[in-house]
Amino acid sequence: MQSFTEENYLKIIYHLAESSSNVQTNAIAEQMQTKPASVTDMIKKLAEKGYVDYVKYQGVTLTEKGKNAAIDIVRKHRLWEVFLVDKLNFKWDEVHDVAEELEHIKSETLIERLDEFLGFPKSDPHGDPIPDKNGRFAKTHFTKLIDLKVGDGGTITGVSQHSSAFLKLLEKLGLTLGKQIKINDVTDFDGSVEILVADKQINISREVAKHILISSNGKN
Amino acid sequence: MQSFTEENYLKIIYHLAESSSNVQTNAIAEQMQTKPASVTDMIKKLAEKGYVDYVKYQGVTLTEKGKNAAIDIVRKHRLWEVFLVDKLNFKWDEVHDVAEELEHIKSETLIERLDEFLGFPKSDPHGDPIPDKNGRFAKTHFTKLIDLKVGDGGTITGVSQHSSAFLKLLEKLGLTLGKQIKINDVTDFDGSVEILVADKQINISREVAKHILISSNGKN
DNA sequence: ATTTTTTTTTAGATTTACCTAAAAATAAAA
DNA sequence: TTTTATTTTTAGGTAAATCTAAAAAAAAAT
Ligand SMILES: [Mn+2]
Ligand SMILES: [Mn+2]
Ligand SMILES: [Mn+2]
Ligand SMILES: [Mn+2]
Repeated sequence: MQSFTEENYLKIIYHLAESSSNVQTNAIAEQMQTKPASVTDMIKKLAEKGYVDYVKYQGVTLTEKGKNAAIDIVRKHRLWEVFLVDKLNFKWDEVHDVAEELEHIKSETLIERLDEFLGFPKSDPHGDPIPDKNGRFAKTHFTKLIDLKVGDGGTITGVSQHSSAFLKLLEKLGLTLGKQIKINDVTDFDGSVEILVADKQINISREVAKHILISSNGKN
Repeated sequence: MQSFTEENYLKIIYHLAESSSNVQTNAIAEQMQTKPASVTDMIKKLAEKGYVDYVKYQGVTLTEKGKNAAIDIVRKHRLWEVFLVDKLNFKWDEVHDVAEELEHIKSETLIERLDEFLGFPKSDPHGDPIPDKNGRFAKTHFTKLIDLKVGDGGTITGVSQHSSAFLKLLEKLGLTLGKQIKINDVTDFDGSVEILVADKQINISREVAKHILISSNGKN
């Protein structure tokens, strides 16, 4: 059984590994809001316990054991987020910090019952997939809104930024999960995107467009 | 804000204070499953922070601040227990350990929403009262079953022992909350009690009878 | 191929919550 | 009122997770 802190490290390493197979000390430090020296200490411990493979100065990769442990925490995190939104009427921008604590509650039974209570949801309030009890989940490959061409359309199915500020903005713009959108134009000058959503035309910055994930239903 | 450990100490001191105004170091150590020396350390810290009044060798009493903090944790513990039983179909003997962890999740909003979601319950699965958001709750004064006389009757409204073994036994005997009982006889030899419950006559030991709380509806 | 910059690791401390063993205070028994 | 037993505290130490400052390695720039 892992400590709170170990679990947080594992989860962060898992997420970082999605973009770079070898996860760097500094990257972990930044995510954990701690110092690289502390990360080195913890990395050694995780390697000791068989959660990561570690070569000095070369960063870490999760072992099978480490990956399973990480996925288990991700599963808990996302299930709790669904609970907070579906049952306790939290907004999608309010759930992260609380789920960050709830994910560490240690009870197999609890999480299986919760899963059942929620109706075995497949994705969390941000569109991220929820691993099943065996750690399996569909690898979703969405397109970033920014990568669509003029005329393309699709459904908003995820976000790649979970900050409250960003999520609140999307809420205000009506860019929530499930909404249909269509690219009307891309502004030459600043690369901002004109999109059509719910029959209204709005303009969003490149920065925003980068973090909206679309399940594309092809060109039009 | 208090640490996990501080919260557990406060809660235990609060419960111990129900039977003896001055709570002893050894008593705390026993409940916390730790050593008296460790308790002395923690007591000093809690006194430092203003949660307890402490006189060397004389044990501790909770300050107003300490009492409020303790009641807040009790509230969370009991609300989570209700959630586990009412929503996730846990048995009353399965909830304690999980609630012991859940009670430390820090979010005012979470607990208010949970309270609402559960319909503002007044008591937990063991009959213990749930403080409202201001820390107020009805002081319940039940009679121990063991103190009833032959012919007396009443409703089971609580237990003063939360061990899984005890609760499972009650479940098996059909002695669950809300059940009507009546004292038919007290055995001279061993003090065991003959009671009538759901039209069946059963015999329970003194030890069991001591921990069942009855809201007496008077003599027969 | 050097120099400079960035990344990572070590060395040495600190804090929190523990522990054991021994001393001190209090309470109970003789 | 001594003596004995119990309770509580001190003294000194450990393990986990952190920190700062400085050294070492690797990567990038010149
Ligand atoms: Mn976390
Ligand atoms: Mn999420
Ligand atoms: Mn607890
Ligand atoms: Mn309870």
